[in-house]
Amino acid sequence: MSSPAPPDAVIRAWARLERAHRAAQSTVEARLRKAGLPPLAWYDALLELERADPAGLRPFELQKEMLFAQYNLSRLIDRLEAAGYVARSASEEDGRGQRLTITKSGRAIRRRMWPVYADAIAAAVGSRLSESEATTLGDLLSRLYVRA
Amino acid sequence: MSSPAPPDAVIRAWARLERAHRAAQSTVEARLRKAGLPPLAWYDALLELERADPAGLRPFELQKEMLFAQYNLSRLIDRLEAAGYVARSASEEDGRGQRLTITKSGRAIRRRMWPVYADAIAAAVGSRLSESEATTLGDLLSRLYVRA
DNA sequence: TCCATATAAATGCAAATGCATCAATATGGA
DNA sequence: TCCATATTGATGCATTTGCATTTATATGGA
Repeated sequence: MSSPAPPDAVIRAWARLERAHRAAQSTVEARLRKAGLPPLAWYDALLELERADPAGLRPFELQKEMLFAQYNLSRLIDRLEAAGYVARSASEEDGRGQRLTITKSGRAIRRRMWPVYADAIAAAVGSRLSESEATTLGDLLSRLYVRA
Repeated sequence: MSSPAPPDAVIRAWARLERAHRAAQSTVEARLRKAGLPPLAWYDALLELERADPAGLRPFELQKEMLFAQYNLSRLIDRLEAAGYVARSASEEDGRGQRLTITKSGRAIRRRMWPVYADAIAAAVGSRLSESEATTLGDLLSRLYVRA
């Protein structure tokens, strides 16, 4: 059940995706940490919840949005809740489910993270690509995760 | 010391880099695991060592190649050595250092991983982009980690 | 209605990661 | 030569991740 070997260009793209991600990710995480702020994943989750307001999101929706593993998301929410940034409440449509909403202080911390995060993105990506290159890159990357 | 806000295209590229990487990575890791093979990082390290033969590599060289954190690499090597895939020996040029070489069974496992890995790359990337798109993607990604 | 199966979310336990720090050797002046 | 500083690599400890499984509820037939 083996497909033909992927072309070199494909293998190279994959390998570079790994490296580029590692480099950019570590830049961003390091800057957030140095500023005494929570990690990246917190920002992403909070942003999604803020966008989804006011009804909030079900965990499985957030999970699909973030492409996070279910058990990881479950624990990420634990931490966000413990920090007071997210509120869990029982879902009314589904007895198994919950509904997540961002709290006031969740909004506040997200806002506080943004300048540091934005700077880090600028350093990791903005300073290295033109705007049109960034657009091209984003378009190609999105093809790697939209349903095949 | 805050730069101007990064353009939307840059932010989008960053966000998509995260998601694309998560999607592709989890595809690849899942397939390797399902096949009862070691994780991705083992492959990458073994490949670098195989390419570097016969002198092998110093850990810090491998580290730079893989963009791995020093302590992570140190432990990755522990595991590779424990599995018998890599040999550590004292460096002759530098009393602090080591030299890493791939063993016969390291080569064997890498070879055994390749078909599964290649298939996974094909699924995660190859099936979604043309060859020339993959080239463009790879070129742009490499800009994100070569020394700024 | 009942049951088999699917889906939502949590969790126990093992493994990997991150952070800070350490020990050992190298190096480059004064 | 000596010492301050840098570099190589390992490690203790806390946190996070991954895997497998579990609990609870939903759903769609027979």
